[in-house]
Amino acid sequence: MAGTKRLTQRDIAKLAGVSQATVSLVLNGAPTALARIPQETRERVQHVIRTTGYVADPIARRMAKGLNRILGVFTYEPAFPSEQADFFTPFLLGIEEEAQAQNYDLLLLTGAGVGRERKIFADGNRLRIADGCLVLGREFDRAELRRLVLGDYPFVAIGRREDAGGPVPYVGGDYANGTRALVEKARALGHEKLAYVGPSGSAESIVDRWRGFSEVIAEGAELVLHVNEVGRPAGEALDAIVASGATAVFFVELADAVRVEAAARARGLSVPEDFSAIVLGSHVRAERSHMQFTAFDIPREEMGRQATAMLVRRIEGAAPIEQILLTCEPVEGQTLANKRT
Amino acid sequence: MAGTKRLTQRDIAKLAGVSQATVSLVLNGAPTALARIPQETRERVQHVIRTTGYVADPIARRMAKGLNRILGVFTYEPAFPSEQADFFTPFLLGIEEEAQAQNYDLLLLTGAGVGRERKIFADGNRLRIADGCLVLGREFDRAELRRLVLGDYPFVAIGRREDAGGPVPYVGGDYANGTRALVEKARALGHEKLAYVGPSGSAESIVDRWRGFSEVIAEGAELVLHVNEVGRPAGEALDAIVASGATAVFFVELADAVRVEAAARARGLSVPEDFSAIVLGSHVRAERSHMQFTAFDIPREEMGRQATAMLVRRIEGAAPIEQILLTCEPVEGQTLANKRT
DNA sequence: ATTAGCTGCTAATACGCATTAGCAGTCAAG
DNA sequence: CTTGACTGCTAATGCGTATTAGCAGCTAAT
Repeated sequence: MAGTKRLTQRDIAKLAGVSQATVSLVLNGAPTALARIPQETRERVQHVIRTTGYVADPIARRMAKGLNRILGVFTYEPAFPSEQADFFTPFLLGIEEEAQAQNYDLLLLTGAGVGRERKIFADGNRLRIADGCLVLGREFDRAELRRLVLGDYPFVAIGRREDAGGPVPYVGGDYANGTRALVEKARALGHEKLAYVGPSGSAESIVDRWRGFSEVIAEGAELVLHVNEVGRPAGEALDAIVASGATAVFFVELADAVRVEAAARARGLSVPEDFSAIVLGSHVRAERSHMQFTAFDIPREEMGRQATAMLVRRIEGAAPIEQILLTCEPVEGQTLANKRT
Repeated sequence: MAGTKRLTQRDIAKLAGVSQATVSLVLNGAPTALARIPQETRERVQHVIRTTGYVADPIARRMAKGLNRILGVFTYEPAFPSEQADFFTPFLLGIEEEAQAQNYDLLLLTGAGVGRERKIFADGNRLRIADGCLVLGREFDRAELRRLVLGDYPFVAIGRREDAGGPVPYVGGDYANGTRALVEKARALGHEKLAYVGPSGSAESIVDRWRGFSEVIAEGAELVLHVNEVGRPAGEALDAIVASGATAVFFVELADAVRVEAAARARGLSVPEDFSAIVLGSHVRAERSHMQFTAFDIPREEMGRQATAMLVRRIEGAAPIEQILLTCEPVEGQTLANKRT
């Protein structure tokens, strides 16, 4: 309620019979400065601080010093929508863990207002409260990214990003090689006629998967079908797959794989007996679908951790720009088998 | 990289040929003050602001004004550990939603350092960077809560809290009535010999469930068994239940219910044929267990939303202390049936 | 002609802290 | 006895903004 007004260093100083400056020095003076304050005085000040429960106002601190041990987290989509929770949660887990380890707090930037599209440089630009920020989301705004790159505000993207007026510091998953490894594995099992089901677009995650895939095609495998998206009744896509003679089908989206597999089963076909199905990525609640798809793992937690560590490096040491791609290990699953002979 | 140093109002002022104060007034002066600045000057200033892309430093703003549109979120346990993610996520969802609607950002307080127990008033006390805070967690520290109540820092607890040196503002779930409703429903189905499986303790959530339960007992139902916890092999608990002659068993923890049900099945008994099982609460991934337990719903998202709204009220209007209990609706489930005759 | 009131601004200050320059006192060396 | 070094502190300043008091110039009313 009413209570005492917020304590300041001046109050402490008065109580301890010293000056405000001394209080500040006791709290966080450089060793050289501290050396000049005798034990006895320090203890007196500390004692007052302890008994009053004083804590420095972080805002004023930041004002004076420029840093405040806060990391901003900007998500281009709300971080906790029911549907997306599973997408962001693992990243946040890793981020929180590392932030805590480094003794930083997290500022979740909620974006401006309701309904409106989220923008980093919205009018308030709250970003600067934090010492630096992590940016994540499926869809990046290129113009904003460019502005970030050109500015001097420390940030790290989660997920690989193409240059935008300069190299973008990021920690991403190595989708290209993750994909490549799975496709090669399929070839090793005898699959030569391959189908690819997934959107085309300029998003890096899409491009990378396709690059990994097409590299193997260039080495001799045969792309017999490329479907952009699976329609509502998955029947058409399935028809196309069957007609193409593909023996292994690669899906960018788990949902597509699920639908096609269901359609196949409904038609008396089975995976992987009749064709193999591989998902290019991992999904948190994949276990909910009754089938364990062969896929590659996206190390989301680790991405969060490393991105956070990188950001701290950039804030504290003005480290050079780094770009890290983490290996996406294959996930065995049950949907990739030998080609039927 | 290098780039321009951060712009300040002084820079804008210089460019527009006015004083810093004028810039500030143009940006957010009271209508009465604004009225005294002619259109022409305002436009000149606005123009410079727009072309330079200036944005006010939120930190300095807060320094001067005392508010920063940030809500702190303190969790007594890490918010995103794999095991707990499901506990906190729904709350955070609601919180984020309402925060965004009210145009506040969220500061997730990670607690100090690794391993150490989390404390609100840890030495850094970063809390005050936010205008107010939400406190959540299973286990509250009474001393800290007391200190919060006695202080003048706005906060709202999620989950009902007993007075601690004064009433605690909170938004909680009405576990007492949620429990009561389920117990009465069981009685209506003929169950008179009831068992209660759950910890005893002073935590409000535990107390409330027990209160709701014991109210019905006081009205004539019979408590034939009270188990504090289910041991590793759930057999003993099951033995006790069978021996007690209970026809309906109430569990505080879903995990206990799952184990007992499994043990029962292993022994040829089945739920709800041989005895009914009711869970006093809801669990996010309850759907993962193959059995849908009869339970009550904890409206976690709504709790998050309302707590956030309440906090904003307290920050902006110094509203009086409110205590809200949200109704916990029963969840039908498959584990409560007529008493076997 | 004096006053009152308005317009269009600016100077000055506060916010709470960190930091630097430097003051007054003591003590040892030269 | 002077100088220099060291001790134990403090005064003063800056960080970028919001806000208040008030100044100078003008007009209209008395």
